[in-house]
Amino acid sequence: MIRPENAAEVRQLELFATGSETTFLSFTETGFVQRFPRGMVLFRENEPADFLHVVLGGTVELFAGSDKRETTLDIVRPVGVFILAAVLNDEVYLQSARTLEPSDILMIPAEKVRAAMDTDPGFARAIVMELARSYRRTIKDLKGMKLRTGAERLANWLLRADKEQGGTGEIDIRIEKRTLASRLGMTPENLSRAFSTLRPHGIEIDGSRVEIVRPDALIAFAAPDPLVDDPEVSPPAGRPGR
Amino acid sequence: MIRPENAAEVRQLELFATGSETTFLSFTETGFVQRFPRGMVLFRENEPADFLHVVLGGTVELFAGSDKRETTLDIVRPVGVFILAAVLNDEVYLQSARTLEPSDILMIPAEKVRAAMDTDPGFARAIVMELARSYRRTIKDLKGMKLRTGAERLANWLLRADKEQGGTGEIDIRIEKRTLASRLGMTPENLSRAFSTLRPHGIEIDGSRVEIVRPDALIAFAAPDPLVDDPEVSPPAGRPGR
DNA sequence: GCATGCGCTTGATTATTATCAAGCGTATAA
DNA sequence: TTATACGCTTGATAATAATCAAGCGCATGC
Repeated sequence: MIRPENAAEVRQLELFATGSETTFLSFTETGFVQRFPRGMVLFRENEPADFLHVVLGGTVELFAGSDKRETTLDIVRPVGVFILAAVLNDEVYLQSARTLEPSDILMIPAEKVRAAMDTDPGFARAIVMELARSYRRTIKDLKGMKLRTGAERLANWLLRADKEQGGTGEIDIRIEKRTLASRLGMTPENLSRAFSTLRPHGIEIDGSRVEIVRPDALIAFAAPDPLVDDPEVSPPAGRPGR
Repeated sequence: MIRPENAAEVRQLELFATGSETTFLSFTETGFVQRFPRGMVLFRENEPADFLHVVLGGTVELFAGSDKRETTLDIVRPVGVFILAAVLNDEVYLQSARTLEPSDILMIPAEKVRAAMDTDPGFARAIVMELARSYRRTIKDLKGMKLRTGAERLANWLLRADKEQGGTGEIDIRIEKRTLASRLGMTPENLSRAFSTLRPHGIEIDGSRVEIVRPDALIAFAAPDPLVDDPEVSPPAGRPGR
């Protein structure tokens, strides 16, 4: 059901790398890739979790809340899995998902994932690692929300984005600013003001491009903390020695 | 190493119920129960996660941050497991832990947990479920923080506490108010004011006791949302049909 | 008893964030 | 081109939360 070039790519994903060939086959045979236009809602919170989703191309926003109040919980880019937890314990989604640009999404039936977890120890182990990572990422987000102001969250987001984009000091905000605002837990108006706040702390803004002109100043303001800001890394192949 | 009456109790814990006898033996033989006085710090964030912790008696607070800014991330009561995720991928703790009253803590060496996960599929499955639950709980917390005001979080906390304590409308706040404030993401001063705010919405406060005198009024103010406020339940024994 | 400490509350002030309202600039379509 | 829409920004104001300061009440210990 899924194309060979996609299959190879998905197989690289850590979640699928250590499972058996049988497991992977059950996914490629029953899963399917679908291309969605920008702005399409893939599912809504409170719906039963019928599929595990994998972003092969494009960008997906996970959000939650009613019309009145809505917040972005995560932005998922290739190659990334989302809503694994809801799939595993056969629950409803806690988050809604929409595409931020045209996106290719691999959808794997939830029951196949649950079955594979029970029959394939290698896959079960990969699931544990992926879940532990997601959990720790969310704890970090929660710490950031509870311990920092909006401008501080933005400053640390910029430092992180710079690292992800090569550390050149030239950052391209690849999502709409209002989405970034929601991701950081503030209104679009306040994001604008937060950027202004950061100007004296070593950044220059031009539309969707941000330049870190004095990294030391920005770092001093942001006071990054590895236990909040460092990305959750995949565990090393072997056990790290201590 | 651990006393028989404790062993039986721990075996009941869902995390340990479906594992093999061998797995459980490896835990009871190498794990140990220790009694800590009130206010004792069990570990600090950024330390390597050497033990999986189980609260057998007492209360444990998970918190994070520096001296200047600190926040409570969770309160764990018997019988509850904590910091499973850090143990699994052999990482440092993202949270610190301290006892809020004299507490009995079972500590299981991290390497035993990781070894059991690799050899015991039943235990691996239980770990997956426990992790998925923790993750979804944290997502709910994050949604609450981003979407609600302090008074709303308090109102929903009261509704939840009432349910947990039998639904009599008589709630006993079993922790210090300043800890509750931190758990809800506000200062102690603001918690006091949040209680005052709720008085016209159907509650009466007397020290550490809160009475919900007009449940409908409190519910109207709180606007509880199952996708934020309902506790994460253990999945039913079989697969829920749909 | 009396003093002390400490958690809690309340008031005053400040900081932070949201809301409401306008206007600017760019992209898109007629 | 012109009109329109929309994202973004800025200003003014309001809501929410934190900080600083004082005092109250209760427990503990002398």
